[in-house]
Amino acid sequence: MLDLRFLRENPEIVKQNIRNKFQDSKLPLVDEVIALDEEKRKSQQEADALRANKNKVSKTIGMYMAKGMKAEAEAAKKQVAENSAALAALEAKETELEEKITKIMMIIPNIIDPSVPIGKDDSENVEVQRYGEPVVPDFDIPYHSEIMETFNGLDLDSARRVAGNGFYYLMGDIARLHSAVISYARDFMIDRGFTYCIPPYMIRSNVVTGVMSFAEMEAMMYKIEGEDLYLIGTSEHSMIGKFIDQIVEEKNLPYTLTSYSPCFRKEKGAHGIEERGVYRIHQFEKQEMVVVCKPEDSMMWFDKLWQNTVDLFRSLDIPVRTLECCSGDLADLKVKSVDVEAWSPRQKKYFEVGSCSNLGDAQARRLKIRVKGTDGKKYLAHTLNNTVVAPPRMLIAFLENNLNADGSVNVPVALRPYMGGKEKLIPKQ
RNA sequence: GGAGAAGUCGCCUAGUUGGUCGAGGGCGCACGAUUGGAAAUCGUGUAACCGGUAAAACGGUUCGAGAGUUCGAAUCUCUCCUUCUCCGCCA
Repeated sequence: MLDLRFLRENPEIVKQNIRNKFQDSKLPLVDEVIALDEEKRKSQQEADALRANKNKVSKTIGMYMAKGMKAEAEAAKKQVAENSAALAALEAKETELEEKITKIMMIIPNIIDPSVPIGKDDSENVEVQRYGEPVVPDFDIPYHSEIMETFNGLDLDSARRVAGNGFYYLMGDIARLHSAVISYARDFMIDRGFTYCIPPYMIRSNVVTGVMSFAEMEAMMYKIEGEDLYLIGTSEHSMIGKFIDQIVEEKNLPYTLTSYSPCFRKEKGAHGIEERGVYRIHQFEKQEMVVVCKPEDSMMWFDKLWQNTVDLFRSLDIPVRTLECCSGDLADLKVKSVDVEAWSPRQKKYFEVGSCSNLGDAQARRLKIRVKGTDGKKYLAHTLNNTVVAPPRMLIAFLENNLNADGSVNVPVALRPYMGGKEKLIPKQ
């Protein structure tokens, strides 16, 4: 969400930004919102004047009553009553205009960083970095669910009976691997100075509407029946929600948090053939990082954040690349974003395992996350978030890249302490 | 889940027969005076948001949130949220 004042003063910048994102149909919204804003300010001024008058006259009524001047008091009451209809009309107009304005402001995209490559869609995303050899071994790599099954590690049939499609039982070594990855990722981030958090897994509706758009909410969030509660789709929801309406002290910045939570998603919409198994599911677990910082520091943190994910995958012997979202593929709220992709030797391509975003002050403006500077001045914080790991999807990359010809799976050194010291997992069948 | 009490400006607190209360006092904080420096003392200032202005002045909104009664609500009514105490129930 942009600052309305900024838009008012820089309509051309906002329009060019819309063009850069290939959303030309939104161009008329800029002038529309400027006109609405002018109208709103005008009616606010009128209404304020009426309210000021009402307040003044009401006070004189008190004085008259105290002195027992009944007739004068009644006359003043009549005077207020005369204005009340006009005031009510203006107030209705004010709220209506305000609603229209916010609705549009929610749709107008955030100004992208100058460094973001211009492009129409994800086909024009730009690779910024690549680590590790994308090896294709000389034996066939089975589909990830089949690899898991050789360890008796996955039971989708029972999951379907118990909860339906999109759920899973992880068993034995695979389940242990899942927990090991999460624990390792947690400690990895703690070692890098992040504060470990376990947030609420359910949040109220006002937090939901604060952290996401209505469309996102419909497509993602599970509602608890009979309660004003939703299951979180990512710990970002409760972690950012933590700061809603807060004024934080500048000396406490930056907040560098790493949170664990299960994530619940409806995943409404079409699923492709590559999304069988545990790639796209209704429930998964995620170690996340969230940063709330000063505006001037957000780009520095952005680079650090995605680098953390790259380093973690590297430490598990998984080749990765970083792909920058071009202007057209960048979500409206984001200033800049990269996807971290892991190598799939089976598909012979990279696939998304994490996404790192700098929201600038857009999220903070929506949620009123402010910083009180050491000079007493207040300003909006910048917010960022990034995936550390999200198994079981992450396990796909892990299993494919550490698989041996004999079906065994190497346990990278870093993970061994979390796997009872095992160097290798041996298939059960 | 049941019963009771309460939620005021960073913190503590005054304010309930509705009327100069957006709000008094204390602490804290900031600045200034005093001091060789500090403590203590004294003085001044100290909520957020919107509009307005070159900047001010000024106007509006907000006393947990929302709605209502009223010319007027921190004060009355309703709903919700939160906290505390007691009981119940659990991990």
